Amino acid sequence: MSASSSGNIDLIISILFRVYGEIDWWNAECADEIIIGAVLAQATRWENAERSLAVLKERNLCSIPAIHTSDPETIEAAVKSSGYYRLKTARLKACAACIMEEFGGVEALAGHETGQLRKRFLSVKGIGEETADSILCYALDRPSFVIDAFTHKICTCAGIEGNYGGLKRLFEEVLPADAGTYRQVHAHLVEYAKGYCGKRRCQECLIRNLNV
DNA sequence: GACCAGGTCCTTG
DNA sequence: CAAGGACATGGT
Repeated sequence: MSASSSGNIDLIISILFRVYGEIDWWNAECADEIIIGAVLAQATRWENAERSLAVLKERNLCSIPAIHTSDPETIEAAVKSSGYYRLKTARLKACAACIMEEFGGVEALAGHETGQLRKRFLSVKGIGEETADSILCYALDRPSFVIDAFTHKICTCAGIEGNYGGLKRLFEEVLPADAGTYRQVHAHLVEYAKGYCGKRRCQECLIRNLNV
């Protein structure tokens, strides 16, 4: 996972950028919506999470304070479509409780250091590495690279093995520490994986299939 | 009808 | 630590 992996990653990133250019992804109206979406999207198709977000908005529940003060039953009814709705309601409320009670609101998160926030998010039951990094990178504009199922898939195709921390480190070593860059690269990986990548391991399939 | 989706937690070996 | 089950709805 050292020199040659970094080279592969570098190549993949530059190829994807050439193919897709700048793409805008995960547009949300506010940080709250991204935090909520990050939990709802766990192990679920994005379209299903999106439907729940629409319902939450309709009912004025799409904010961290609203999640915090609403009854579980109210949230559950609104997020059914994203699956695991009881579990996710508990996770949303645990997350909202942490933000509201320990920090005093989403805006107050800005005053804390990225590593400290990550550590605190990870200690909330239901927030794992991917959700924590999604919140940091997408909602709070912090340079914390997100590794998701798509990224794992692409890396496997490219012959790069590694656990969450290993892959995260790899991308962060190769890229400038900039949240916007991390989001762009992550978006490219997802875009490509959605369109092509299968289950089998396929060394250098990226390069061949992208007609470089 | 089977199988999988932008995970995480808990329990076992 | 690695592996396997639980959580649940919606699309192919």
